Amino acid sequence: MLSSLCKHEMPVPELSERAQYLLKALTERYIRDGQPVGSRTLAREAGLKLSPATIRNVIADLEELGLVTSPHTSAGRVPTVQGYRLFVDTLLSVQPLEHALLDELELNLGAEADSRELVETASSLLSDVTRLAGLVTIPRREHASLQRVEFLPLSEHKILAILVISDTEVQNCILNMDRAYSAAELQQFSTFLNEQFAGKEIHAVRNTLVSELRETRENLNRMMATAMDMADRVLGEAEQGSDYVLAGQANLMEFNELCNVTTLRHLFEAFNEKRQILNLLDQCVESEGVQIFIGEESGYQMLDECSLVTAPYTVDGQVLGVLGVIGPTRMAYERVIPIVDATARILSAALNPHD
Amino acid sequence: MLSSLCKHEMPVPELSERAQYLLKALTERYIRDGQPVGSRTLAREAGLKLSPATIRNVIADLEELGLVTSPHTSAGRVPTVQGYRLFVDTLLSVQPLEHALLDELELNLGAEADSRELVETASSLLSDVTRLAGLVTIPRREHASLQRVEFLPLSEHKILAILVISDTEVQNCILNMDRAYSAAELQQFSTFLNEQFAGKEIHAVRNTLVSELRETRENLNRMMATAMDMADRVLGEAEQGSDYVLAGQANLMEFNELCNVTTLRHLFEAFNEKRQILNLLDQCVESEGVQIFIGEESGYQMLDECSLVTAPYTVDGQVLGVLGVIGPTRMAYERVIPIVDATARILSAALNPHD
DNA sequence: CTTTAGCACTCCTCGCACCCGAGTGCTAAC
DNA sequence: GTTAGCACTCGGGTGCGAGGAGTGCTAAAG
Repeated sequence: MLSSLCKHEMPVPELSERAQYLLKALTERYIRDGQPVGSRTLAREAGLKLSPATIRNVIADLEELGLVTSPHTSAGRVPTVQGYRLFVDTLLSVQPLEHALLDELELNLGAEADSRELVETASSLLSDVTRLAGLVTIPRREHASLQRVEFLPLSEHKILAILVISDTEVQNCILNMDRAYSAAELQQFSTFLNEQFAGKEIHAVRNTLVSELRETRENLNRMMATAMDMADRVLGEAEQGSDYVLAGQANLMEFNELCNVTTLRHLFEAFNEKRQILNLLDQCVESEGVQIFIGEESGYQMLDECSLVTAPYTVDGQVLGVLGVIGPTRMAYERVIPIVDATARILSAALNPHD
Repeated sequence: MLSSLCKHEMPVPELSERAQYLLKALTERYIRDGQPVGSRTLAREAGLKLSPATIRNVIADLEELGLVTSPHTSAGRVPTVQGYRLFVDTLLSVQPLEHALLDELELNLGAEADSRELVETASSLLSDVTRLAGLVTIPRREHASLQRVEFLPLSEHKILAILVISDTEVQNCILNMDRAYSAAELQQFSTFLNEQFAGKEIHAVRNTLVSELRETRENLNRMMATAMDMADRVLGEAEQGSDYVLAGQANLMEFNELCNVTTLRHLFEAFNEKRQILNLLDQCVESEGVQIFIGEESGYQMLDECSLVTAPYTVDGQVLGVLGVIGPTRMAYERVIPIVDATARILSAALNPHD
């Protein structure tokens, strides 16, 4: 399940049992109440029978290694990005999800709705349950397979193309043509295309079309050529439909560290400027299992103080998209991770054709 | 153009020429730099050759009338909601739009895109140009007329219904049926419906269907009954499609008075919780011309420190939806109003069928 | 009667000094 | 290796005072 948590490998320095334990305690404490945690607190917190002074020595080592840092001379310590990484990768003990929560997720994602709706529901659910901002990419059509194509005449030079991708997903687009086509002609086109390509992957269909068109245009009769040309345009539109859904941004404002208005501003600008976040999400598509980006690791400074926890969701083993949450670095990973994981699996199940 | 600015009538007390002028100057000044403005400043600002003392007397009257208020004893004055209202209704001199801006709007809303896209572009444009949050309701279909209907079989019990509303707008939905239908049957249904209802308003079609079904069910043959039933379900879906698009929320954070994180929080929660804002927008639909809600006037306390400037956009005289911006009460009305007005008109033009 | 000047008063803002507490690092003793 | 003790640092809160902006009132001037 957490197969790829350790993506950002680094020479993990050998840490004593104790040091690890203290880092874990420190991080958990910091996640809990957001205050830099000092040696005295830590001594009390961790069940260890050690004096603050001893703790200080260990913590000093951790600081040396860049795992924790203090905001100013006489404050407690706070995990650094590396600290979080280590914490998440090796120290974290994820809680199993309560049944109640699982049931809620399954209930809400159980209804037969179209896939777009399901995906949006998933985003809202994530945001509700985690109190962070939930986000989900909309299924990419590249890997979906084409069930059939239909063309309807709209007006003189406009044709409505309908792409049936699955029982629950349909897409249409309007084509502006250079001449008028009769209903009969259009019927021929779609019959032809359906015979040739029904059931194939959209991406493959498109490639075939392009190459066939280029290579053997002269060998095709006029009708086929037109049909393919039209299909090509439809598929082109269909492919660039990748986008994402975001819910519950307001939750982000509950966190002190994001209360800085300029930080929030950058964040919301990033949301409006979808490209950047999409890029990030794209990176998560390949890997399976939960992925975590901590702070600057994302490579986008606008997400500096945020972490991203994502998991891909699939149909028939094909990754359709990614879902997850975005929140302050200091989020309750042990809780968020299983939630994201479960949601991804339940959404996958809901999207799988079963009737 | 500004036909309905004076919606919130109130017994406007007779104000001397001078008092009006000073209220205008004060409001403009306050809008410019957000600081309470004092008598000295006002004396300099307003070209009048009056001493601060005189100004103070006049301002004291304005305060008496509830048009301005001072945040604390020895600060300058700030317009109240009533003050803004008066300002907007009777004192404001709207700037004509520069040609460059008009051109930009027309250029961006000129492309042939489908209506949904146009509407989203309008929202982004508004937000870009005004540096406020732009928002636009998605065209309501109730008043749109139906060009035709098509049904396609998807699988055993699923049918794809396609609603052609105009050359540029198509909507589809998937119907789960209780038995299988052949392509031929579906063809019959759509032919029947198209003959009966093509060109009628969706709303009207639906009403007709419902009443005919109820009254004369026994007189209809089975085929027609089924066809009507199906159409009813499609139209029902089509009608509830009202929603809105929002762009540029990040802009809101540029304003000091909204930097209060809790205020922002309420605002963003309102955006997520679409209903409230939709209600507000609905109120704007009936009236023609630019509408302005100032602060608490909206009736939603979450918009307390915000104003809403909206204008409906139309096709063939039918109001399709509303567009506008939301921003702090202290916004540059004289600039925003013509922009919203122009955008509404340009969007209307772009949506009007012309080919 | 309107306008103005003068003046006392209020209240916000800012800088300053201050102290307190939390926490550290170091050293020396256990 | 662990602990106690101690000096030191720094941030945050508090209290005080000066400065400034602005008001309201009154009385005199136009």
